Amino acid sequence: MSAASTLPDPPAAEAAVAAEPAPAFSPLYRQIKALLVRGLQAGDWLPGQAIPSEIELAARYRVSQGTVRKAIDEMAMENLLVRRQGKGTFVASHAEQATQYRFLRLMPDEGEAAALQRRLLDCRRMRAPSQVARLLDLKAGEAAVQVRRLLLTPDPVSPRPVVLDDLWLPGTLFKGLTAERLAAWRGPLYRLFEAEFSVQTIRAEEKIRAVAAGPEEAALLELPPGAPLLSVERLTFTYGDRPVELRRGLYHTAAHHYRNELS
Amino acid sequence: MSAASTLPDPPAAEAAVAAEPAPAFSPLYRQIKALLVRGLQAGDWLPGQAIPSEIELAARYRVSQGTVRKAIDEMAMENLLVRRQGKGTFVASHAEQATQYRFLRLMPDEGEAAALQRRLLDCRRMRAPSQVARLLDLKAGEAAVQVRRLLLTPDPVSPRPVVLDDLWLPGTLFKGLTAERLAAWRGPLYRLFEAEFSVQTIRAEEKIRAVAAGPEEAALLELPPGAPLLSVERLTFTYGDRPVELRRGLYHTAAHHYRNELS
DNA sequence: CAGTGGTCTAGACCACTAG
DNA sequence: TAGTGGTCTAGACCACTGA
Repeated sequence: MSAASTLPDPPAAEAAVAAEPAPAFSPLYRQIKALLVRGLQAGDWLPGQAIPSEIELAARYRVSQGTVRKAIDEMAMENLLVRRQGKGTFVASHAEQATQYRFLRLMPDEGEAAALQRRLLDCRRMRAPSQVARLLDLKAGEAAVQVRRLLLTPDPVSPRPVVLDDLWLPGTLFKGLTAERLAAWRGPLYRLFEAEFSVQTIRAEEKIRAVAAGPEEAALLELPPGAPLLSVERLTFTYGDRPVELRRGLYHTAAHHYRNELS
Repeated sequence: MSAASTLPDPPAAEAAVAAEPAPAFSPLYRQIKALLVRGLQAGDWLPGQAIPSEIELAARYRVSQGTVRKAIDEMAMENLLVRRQGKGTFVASHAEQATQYRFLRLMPDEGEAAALQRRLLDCRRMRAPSQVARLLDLKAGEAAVQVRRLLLTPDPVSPRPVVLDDLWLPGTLFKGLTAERLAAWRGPLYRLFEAEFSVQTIRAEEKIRAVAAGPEEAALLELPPGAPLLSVERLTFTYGDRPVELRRGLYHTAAHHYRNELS
């Protein structure tokens, strides 16, 4: 099969996926990749489940195993799939016990990263403010869920607040989300998203700045007003670069820091 | 050739590179990669120069082109090499005009990222303080170079300071670095490192927090004391994970933010 | 045009997992 | 032992660059 030929099985697959100005030439393995991504979006295989073996995919798409392998390699690198030698290739999941934090990069200055306590402060449905609607790709006035919560150091005697999170979620995606359900949930929020609402988080963009604590924020974080806080505004995306969460965290960084790796 | 066999050409190559607890089985392409990394460290090919073609490397190491390819693929992914179809594979360089900023993630809230003005405040040689020495892997009391400088918005009428940088550099690596030489340099510091001192920066680790501006810092940044600032402590590494720079930046984030991508 | 990296194939064998 | 992903090979052809 020539490299420039398109796949016979599902027609017009390439055109449907292409969006950039000039792909012009799409290698076979990228077409395979696009098909697999569509399968993930469509829910053909759920998080934690195995996708078909390389050999089977090769037969299904009428390409060599090496071509399928290259498609899967790229997806594994993007954390969409996880390869396990001898077992198979699995849809990446963050609903497992191992994954404690998905995107939180906060580390204690001393010692190991310990799990933080969660305290729900608020959860209400409302119409999305215009700025929130714009970032979450909602229509003006569409429903949204607002959540406010605290993360605290696990000290059993006097837990100290470290993070104040404000979240905005699209109402249509998170239909049955109520304060009761949230309060009952034990575990990371992103695990709730995946397990209860089938919302898989793929990547996120953050804008970080230093701000002075306002009176309300200071009270909640048990700090004097004006104390310097790390403001982390995060936009989280699912398959196809669709935004599914807007979160603004205020981090108290006296005994913690935000860790980042650059290359 | 079996996958478990070692390379014939430079003997004991694998053992010399291995450092982790139990590699136990090193695929051929990783051995090739290790050899190439050693070549980079040794300066066999300088930044911007081309390394030998895949075919030549395959012949030299007596492996197939595909095996060399996989080694180079990994190194390209780690930004050690850059592939250019039709031309060759080149040692990654940050001394080119295109690369404006190496690790600075600061973006203006509105508009495009414009080049910032640089203003040198201080540059002196001294014995490294113990904490600096520890982070830079220096012996106690070893020579170090301290640099302090400002970055300012390019506004020609009234440039406003945005970043206050404090750097510590190992004295042995930066032998001829003086205030005069620094003041005369036009361009990013990391480009100076590479062009004048053959120090290639590969990756960096950052610890980020929010702090209140001290009196001296506030004056330099033209802010009221106590203003919230982003403190970015950066350790920069060269080949072989050797630290070559400790930098503490204070960012004024009223009209700028630190941009980060998570996945 | 020759030389480079990029894609694709077919087949062999190795390493790992689980029944 | 069968089935999975992981490595390696040899060879063909494509896409891009520059002389």
